[in-house]
Amino acid sequence: MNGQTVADERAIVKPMNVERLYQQLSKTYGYQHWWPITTVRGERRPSPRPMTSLAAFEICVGAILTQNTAWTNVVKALANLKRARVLTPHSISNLSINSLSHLIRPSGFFRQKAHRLMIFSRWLLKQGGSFVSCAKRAPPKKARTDLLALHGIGPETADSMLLYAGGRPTFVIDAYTKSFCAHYGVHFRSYDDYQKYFMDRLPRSVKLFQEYHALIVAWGKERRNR
DNA sequence: TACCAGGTCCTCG
DNA sequence: CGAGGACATGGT
Repeated sequence: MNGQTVADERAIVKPMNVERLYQQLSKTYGYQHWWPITTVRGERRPSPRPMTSLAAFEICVGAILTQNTAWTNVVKALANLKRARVLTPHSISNLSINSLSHLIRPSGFFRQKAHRLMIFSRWLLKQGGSFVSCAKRAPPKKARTDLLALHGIGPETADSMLLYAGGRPTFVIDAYTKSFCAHYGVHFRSYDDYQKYFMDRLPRSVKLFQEYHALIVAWGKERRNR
């Protein structure tokens, strides 16, 4: 027993083939341009290559704001922060919790998230202020552990930051990924088990991991709308 | 009108 | 450990 269980054997036509499914998703949905950066008007732009320190910070903030929240609401909150010119670790650190929570109000859970952003911003300043160099500097495992130690940053948020802002090859598991697996009869108990399943079956490529997760989200969203 | 959205933490058995 | 509840807004 390897921890993987099969919900209903009769429902499975073919076993889940992680690499083949990627090709299939890629062909169906095309390149996704993730993580999306937003303009002050809320327009969607691909994140810069190479990654800038400012864009990386925006991705990290977005990762916290999107916790159990529709992305359209996150865009409004990010636009507020940009309009107020406070989308930097330094500016956020100097805001009051009250004014910060007011700015991010549209993204929901605003009191919790204001604290989480404050904790993350102050931590990042202590690390030198640049998430990119911070993520590259530490050994891979340590970078993740350090993020998980921050209150309000769980495995998905940490992995999203590391993969999309830090350029680290770690696979992001979210609700869509679990339902994607469930669709092919694959089930696990923990986040780490899902992550290991994908990472054991794919080459360690940042671009591949970024795109695969984005494609799974595209798959999940399209499926919802049917 | 209810239900849901790119989670995380806390508490209780 | 694992289940259950709290956290909150905006769209359908």
